[in-house]
Order: sequence, then structure tokens, then C-alpha cells
Amino acid sequence: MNYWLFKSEPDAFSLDDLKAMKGKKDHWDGIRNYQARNLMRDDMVKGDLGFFYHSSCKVPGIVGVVEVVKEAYPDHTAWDPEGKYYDPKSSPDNPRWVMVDVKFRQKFSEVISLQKLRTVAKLDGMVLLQKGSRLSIQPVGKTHWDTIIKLSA
DNA sequence: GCCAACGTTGGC
DNA sequence: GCCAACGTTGGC
Repeated sequence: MNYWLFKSEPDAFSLDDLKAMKGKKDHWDGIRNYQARNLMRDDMVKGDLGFFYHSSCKVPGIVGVVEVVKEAYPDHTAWDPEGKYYDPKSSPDNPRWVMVDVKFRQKFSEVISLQKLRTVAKLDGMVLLQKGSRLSIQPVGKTHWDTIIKLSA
């Protein structure tokens, strides 16, 4: 059982958007960073849980929890020349990018803001809080996970 | 909108 | 394989 953090701009795709999807699930497409891809492809398994993080918005922070319900498979949005995630170097024969499916699990009663997270000593070392960190899929340690879940209660 | 930090690209 | 130039991310 692994824990993760999924970053998304709520203007593009929010936790509420996920909740509103059929089956409350969707594919996590558009990842175009090798480190993030490798985490999804190599380490993410069905049943893993992840925080849903809202970035580039008024109050950046963790808004809820999602579950990985399908493991990595080719990201077909890379093959659409009209799409904004098009990558000519990816093809069905040789897919360069992958995605997973995630399902809505929980929305916190209030956002646990980045500002708040920075004040919690137990979260020292969390990838999200490291300077210059902009990885869009991040691993979260169990201790950090539990600490944040407690904060949400 | 600014800008620091980071990843990627491509010439050499 | 180095590294300068460029594009992107994301908090503020």
C-alpha cells in the first residue's frame, strides 16, 4: 500500500470535477514529466491512496483523497495532434506516456492549505514542502499521510 | 504579473 | 556529454 499526492489546477480539473464524473472516477492524463510517469508506471498499484492537491489557485492545498482503481496504461491523449497533450514522439506502437484511473474517495471539510502544512513540524521532508518542488505526482510517506489525515479530522 | 526553480532541448 | 537557452510550473 503506497500513498501519493496528485496535483491539479482546479480551474482545469478539481476534486469536485472528479466527484461529478460518471462512477466518480477518471483517468489521470496529461502527465508529461518522466519522474512523475515513472512513479505511476513502476510504483503505483491498485488500491493505493492519494491526496488531491489544488495548485495555482487562491488557496493552494490538499482538498481530499482519491484511490487508484486502475494501474498504468498508455496515455492516448499523446496521440491526438489536435489535443494539448500531443507528443509526436509517442505512438500506439511505442507509447511514451502513461496514465492511471483514480476514484473520488473523500473531500475534506476544509482545504488543508499549503500555508498550514508548512507549519506542521511532523511534515518536515515532505516532497511537496521542499523548495522548488513542482513534481505533479509525488510519493507521500505513511507517517506524513497519517499526520495529514489527522489534520483533516 | 513576477520571478525563482526546475526540466528539456539542441548546438557544439 | 556539456551547457546555454528556452519553456513551464506554481507560490506569492
